[in-house]
Amino acid sequence: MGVTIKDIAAKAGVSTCTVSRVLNGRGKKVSADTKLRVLRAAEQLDYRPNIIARSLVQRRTWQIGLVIPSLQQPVMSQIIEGVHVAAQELGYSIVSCATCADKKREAEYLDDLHTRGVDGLVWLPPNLANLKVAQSLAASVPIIQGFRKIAGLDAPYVILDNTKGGFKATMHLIKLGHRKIAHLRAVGEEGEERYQGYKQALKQAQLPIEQELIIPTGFGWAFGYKSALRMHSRGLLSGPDPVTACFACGDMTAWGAIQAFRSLGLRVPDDMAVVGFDGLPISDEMEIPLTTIAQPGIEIGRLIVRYLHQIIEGEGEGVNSLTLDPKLIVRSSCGADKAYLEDKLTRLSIKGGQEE
Amino acid sequence: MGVTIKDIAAKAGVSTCTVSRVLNGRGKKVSADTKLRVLRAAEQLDYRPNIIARSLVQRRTWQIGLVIPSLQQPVMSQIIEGVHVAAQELGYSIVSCATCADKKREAEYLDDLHTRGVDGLVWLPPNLANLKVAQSLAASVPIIQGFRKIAGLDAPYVILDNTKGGFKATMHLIKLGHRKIAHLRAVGEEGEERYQGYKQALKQAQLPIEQELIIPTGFGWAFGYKSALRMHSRGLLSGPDPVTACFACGDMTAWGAIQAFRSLGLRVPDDMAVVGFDGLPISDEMEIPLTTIAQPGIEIGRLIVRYLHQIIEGEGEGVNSLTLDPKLIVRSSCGADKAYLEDKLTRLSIKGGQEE
DNA sequence: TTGAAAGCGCTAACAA
DNA sequence: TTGTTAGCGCTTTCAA
Repeated sequence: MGVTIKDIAAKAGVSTCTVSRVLNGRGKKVSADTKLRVLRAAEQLDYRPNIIARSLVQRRTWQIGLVIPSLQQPVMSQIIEGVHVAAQELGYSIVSCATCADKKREAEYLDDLHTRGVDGLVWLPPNLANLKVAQSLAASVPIIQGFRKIAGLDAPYVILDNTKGGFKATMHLIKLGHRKIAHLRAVGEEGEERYQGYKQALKQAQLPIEQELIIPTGFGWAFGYKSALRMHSRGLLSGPDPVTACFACGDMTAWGAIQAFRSLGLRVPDDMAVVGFDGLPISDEMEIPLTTIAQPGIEIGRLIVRYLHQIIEGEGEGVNSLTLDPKLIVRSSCGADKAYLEDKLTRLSIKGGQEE
Repeated sequence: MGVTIKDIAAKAGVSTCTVSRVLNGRGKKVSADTKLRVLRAAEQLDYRPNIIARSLVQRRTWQIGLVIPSLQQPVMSQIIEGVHVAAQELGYSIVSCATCADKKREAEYLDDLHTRGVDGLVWLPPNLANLKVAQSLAASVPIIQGFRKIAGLDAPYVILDNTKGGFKATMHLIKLGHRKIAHLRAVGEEGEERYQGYKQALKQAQLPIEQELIIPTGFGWAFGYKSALRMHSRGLLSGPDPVTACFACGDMTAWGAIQAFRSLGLRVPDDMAVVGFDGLPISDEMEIPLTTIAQPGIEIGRLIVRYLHQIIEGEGEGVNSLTLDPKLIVRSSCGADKAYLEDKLTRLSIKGGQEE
C-alpha cells in the first residue's frame, strides 16, 4: 500500500541501504549527488517512513507512556500539557493512560505500556496499589514520577515542595501582621506537608500553634465553605481576639471559604485575609484575586520529560530527583496589594463584553 | 533481551507458528495437549508479545490518535476521559497530542500520527488551519470529529446540539413564568448556536426578542461578572419592568454573573433566575447549585471511540454523525427546585470537614 | 493438527 | 561511497 524505501531505491537507482542512510543516517557518508536523487525520489513518491518497522529493528519506539490518575484536576492538566510540549520538542509521542484512580485499570495500563515497548514512562500520582508491578516495570523501562512520589518505588521524581509552600503562605500572612492564623487542613500527603509548612512558619515566628485554629477539611469549594461556617459556629471569627487570616490547603477550598466569610458579613481581605494553594488560572479571574502558592505545573511536566529523555539516552547519572520551590503569588485576598484589587475591580466594572 | 516465541517454541518442542496460533489465533485448530504445553512454557518464561512486530505484519497498531486543542477546559477533559475509557475497553492505546491551539503544532502532530500508522484518529475541536492536511489524512486513516465539527472535512462527528440546549435552557425559564429573559451571548460557533436556541424558545413562546437583553460576553467567570454589571449600568435590572432571568452561555459565565448580581443586592434565584450551560461538576458544589444544560462529555468520548472502532473494523456503513441531545439539570439557581437549595444549604451548614 | 518458509519495512554489519 | 545480506519478532500462506 504505502511507499517503501524499496520504491525509492528503484526510482533513484540505488540500494535500499543507501536510501536508509540518506533518510536518517546522521553524518554518514553519502555523495551529494546520490543524496539528492534519493531525496527527490522520496519527495516525488510522497514517502513516509514506517515507524513500526524502524522501531522493530532499533528497539526504540520513541513513545513515552503517561499514566494519569485524573484528568479533572487543573494542576494535573498543566503537568500533562507540559509533558506533551516537551515530548514533542524531543520527538516523542505520548501514549496516555487515564486510570481514573482505578487500581485494576492502572495495572492493565502498566502492563500494556510494558508490552508496547515504550521508551520511558511518566507516572503521575499513582494509586499506590501496584508497587510490585511498578518495581518490575522500573527494572526494564526508565520511569519518572511526577507531582507526587510513591514510597518504595526507586525511580526519580519531580515534585513540588509542599512544605515550603505552606511555609511561604503562612509567613506571608505573618509578615502582614496577622497573629491569629487558621489553617484549613486537608488529609493526605500534600495536605499534611502543607500543614507542616504552616507549623514551621508559626514556630519560626514564635507564634503558638493552636489546635482549634486547624480546621480539618478537603480539596474543593464545598469543603472550604463548610470549614468557614464551622469556624464561625465555633466562635473563632468574633470576640476580642478573632481569627484574622486563613491559609487554605487549596485554591478551591480558599474560594469556598471566602464566599462563606463574605456571606457571614466579613470583608476579605479587610476582616479576613486568605491565602490559597495551587495557582489555578481561575484564581486571578474572580472578584477578589486570590493570593496563592503557585504550582508550576507546566514546568514540572517539561522537567519530567527532559529527565526521562536523559535517562533513555543513557545519561541517567546526571538525573536526580527534584523538589521544586513553589512561588508565592501576591494578589489581593490578603490585603498586601491593594492596588491590584482596585485595578481589578476597575477593570471588571468598566469593561464589558468581548466587543470592547 | 526479551523472551520471544522462538524461546517458547524451543521449550515446548513445537514450531513458532504453533506458538503464534496458540497465543492469538482465535479458534484455530490446535490440539489441547500442545496448547497446554505452549501456554505453560509462555508462562514459565514470563513471555510478553512484541506488539511492534505484530503491528508490522498485521498492519494494525491498535493505537488511536487523539488530537486535543486544550487540556484546561473541563468539558474537554471529560470527553478525553471518555475516549480513554472506551479505548481501553476495546483494546486500543491512545496516542495523545496537545496542540495548545497552535496550528503548527497541530500540523506536526497530524503528520506524526499518520507516520506512526495509528488505526484511527479522534479529532477534537480543531484549529481549522490544516484542512488540507486533514483531508489527505482522512483519505488514509479513519477520523471522527468530536465536540465540534470542521466545516469542509468529510468525517463523521459526535457533537452536542447546542441550539437545542439553548432552547431548553430558555424554555425552562419561560415555563417558570419569566418574560424578560436576558442572554449572555458568547461569540463563536457554540455561542452562536446557543443564542439561536434562545431565540427559538422566545419565538415559540411568542415573546419578543429584545436586542438590549442580549449581552455580548465570553466564556469565563470574569465575562459573566462584567456582563451582569453592564446590565445594571444599563438599567436593565431595575425599574418597572426589570429583567428577572438570565441564560448564560456557559457555567463559569453564569457564576460570574451570579456573583455580580448578588453584590448588586439581587437575590438569586428570587430576584434573578440564572441558567448556565456545560454541567461542570463544580456547578453543583457552589453555594447556589446551578441549573444548567449538561454536556455529556464522557458519553461523547465513549461514542466517538465506539464509532471509530466500527469504522476501523470495516463496519463504517453503520456509522452516522451524531448530534446529541443535551439534558437540562434543574437545581436551584432558577427557583424551580427550592427543596434542592434548602437541602444543599443544610448540608453545607451542618457538615464540617472530612472527619465526619 | 502441525511445520517450513516467506516476508512485513527497516537498519546495520560487513564487503566491495 | 555504495551494495549485499542478515536479521528485528511476529504472522500467515501453503504444504505435509
